[in-house]
Amino acid sequence: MKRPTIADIARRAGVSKGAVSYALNGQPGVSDTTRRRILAIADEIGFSPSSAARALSGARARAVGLALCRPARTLGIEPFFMGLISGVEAELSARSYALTLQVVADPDAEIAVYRRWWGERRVDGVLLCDLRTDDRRVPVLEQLQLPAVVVGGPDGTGALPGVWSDEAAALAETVEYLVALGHRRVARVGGLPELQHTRVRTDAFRAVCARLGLDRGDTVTVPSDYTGEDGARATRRLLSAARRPTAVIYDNDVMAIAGLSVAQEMGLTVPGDLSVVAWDDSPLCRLVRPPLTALSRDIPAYGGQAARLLLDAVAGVRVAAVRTPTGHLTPRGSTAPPRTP
Amino acid sequence: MKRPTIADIARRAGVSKGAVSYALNGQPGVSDTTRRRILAIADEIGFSPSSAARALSGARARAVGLALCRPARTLGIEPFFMGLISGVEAELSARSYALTLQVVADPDAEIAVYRRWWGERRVDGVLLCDLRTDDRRVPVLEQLQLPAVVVGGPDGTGALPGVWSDEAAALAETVEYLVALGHRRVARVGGLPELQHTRVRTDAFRAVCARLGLDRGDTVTVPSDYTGEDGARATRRLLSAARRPTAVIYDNDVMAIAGLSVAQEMGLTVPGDLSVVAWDDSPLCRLVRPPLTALSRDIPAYGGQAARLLLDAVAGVRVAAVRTPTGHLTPRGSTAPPRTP
DNA sequence: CTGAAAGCGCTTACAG
DNA sequence: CTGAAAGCGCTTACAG
Repeated sequence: MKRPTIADIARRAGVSKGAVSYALNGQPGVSDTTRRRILAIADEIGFSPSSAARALSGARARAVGLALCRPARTLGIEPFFMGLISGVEAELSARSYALTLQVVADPDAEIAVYRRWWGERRVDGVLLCDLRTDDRRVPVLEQLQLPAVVVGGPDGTGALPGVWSDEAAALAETVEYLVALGHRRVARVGGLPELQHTRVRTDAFRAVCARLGLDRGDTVTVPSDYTGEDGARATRRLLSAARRPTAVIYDNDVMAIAGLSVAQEMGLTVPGDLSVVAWDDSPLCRLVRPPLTALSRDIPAYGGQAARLLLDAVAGVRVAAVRTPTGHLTPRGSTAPPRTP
Repeated sequence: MKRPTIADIARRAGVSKGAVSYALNGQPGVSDTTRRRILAIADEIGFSPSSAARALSGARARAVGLALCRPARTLGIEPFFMGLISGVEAELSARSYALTLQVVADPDAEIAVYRRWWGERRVDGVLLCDLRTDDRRVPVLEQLQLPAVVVGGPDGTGALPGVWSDEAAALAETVEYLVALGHRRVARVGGLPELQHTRVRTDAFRAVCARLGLDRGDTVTVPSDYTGEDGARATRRLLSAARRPTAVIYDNDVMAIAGLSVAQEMGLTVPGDLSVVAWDDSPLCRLVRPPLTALSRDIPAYGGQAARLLLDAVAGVRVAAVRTPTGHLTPRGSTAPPRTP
């Protein structure tokens, strides 16, 4: 099939190509009757403007990029990214923007992708995920002047706007809840230490534990790579210690589920012998027994907010960081007062 | 920053733009020394050809499209799609192709997306997932002559090539294994009935049960929408029946995990009172207790194969359907001989 | 309000 | 082996 162009429409409408372009883009310069006639013809022949031609003549590419730099095995099972993507998508398709996705192996490859996208004019802007401490991607994007929004923040984003939530507050709420239940030995299986939000959570954890008078040796954070195996390993280590924790907070849902299994395997009952908290919440947390107490956020809404901010930045609006609602604790069956042995 | 163009390179190299283009694309028409000089300059100034200009001058857009039409809540938690995407990605980025992703609400929206992509020349081809019975998307893609590869088949793909595996054989292996363990009452929680592969599996299930002499009333398939809730509901119904099954095969991992929880909740032990099999396998299956016996396939490899086939089709190669390795059963702790009450 | 024209940055016949 | 030129399908000043 031959693809229709504005020349086809112009011919059928008996006007110039310029007039068609104005009519299609809602610009002034055509009479209302002409505009309606042109739109009707475009609709009839199923016209969509060539994104290449459009992009080439200085307009936008109408696509934004998302490069994901986590090992594939993590990506596949963590519901977080798919939730984020579906939220981003919903916002983008409403404005008929495309999402260009690329999975990369490491930050250097990711930087190369940004440079390439920029040179190719393939995307109008990018969403930056998994912000790191001293993130080398930030200055590159600033220098390229490629519109970008960080999914995270508010610190460490340089001049880029971030969409963030108060993770320290969410963590404090969690620890306070556990302490109110009577826990004094609370451990944490954290995410990748080089990620900014891991650091925020770890610092907040230390601070709130100190504030509540918990013993520093009883409130450790074990790093992990987010995989179930690593979560299991960390849990085994924690539960084998002489003074084992009575509650563990996991930095993702998959590790929390792995930790639950390990505890049960070691003959501990949840929540009797061990309380378990997952961050973030996901349908998986409701599937296991007992269902997991979790920190819930509306992740698609979070992605939607990021997309909206990015589209504003692309449109040339000066955007500032946006704070989204703080995650809240959803208590389920995996947390209870510790059983005193 | 100003983006470099071939004109910049031509000026610095003292040649015409045409020569630069030939050199960059490995075409004959430039001497080896000139080519090397041009490539060195391109590299030095960090040149990437404008994808828009390239696409406009008749070359490829160097992007393929993937429209996903499952409700967002399912997408988020099933590891299948992320596994598929990471496999597709690996193949695409090796040839510096981009992946354009779009989440759609229903098949009509998906068809509209294909028409738009085609009109926009935004993608060179598409990957069609979740093939349906009498799939209306197939004739549309054929008519548009948009290169397309079906992730599925081999039936129902029309003239489009499919990448498929022998699901009937995999299902037969599973049922034979369960029967060999001594099971006679085997139920199945199937996927969406309108999907082609659900139908293939359901037909194969009926056939192998008949062949092995199992009672038809003892070997039912209950449809589902792939969510954990639906899997739980179906399991509850199956296990409440007078003659309850001693083994259940689930059409995805999430439902299998939900089913496991329901069984345990109802006081049944797995695998003593009930054997559980998941399809496909995923890291989640190894996280729960007992770990789930599952039908394993290399899903990233499957996606990679589909991407390769599509790129061939885009390049104008006449491609035929490709059969990938049949999934194999990975026995774990969730299956055992039935305990006779 | 409308038309003719230049230009975006490539690719690719077509001459030399 | 190399250069000059047309053309892809739009957008957008610039004249009428």
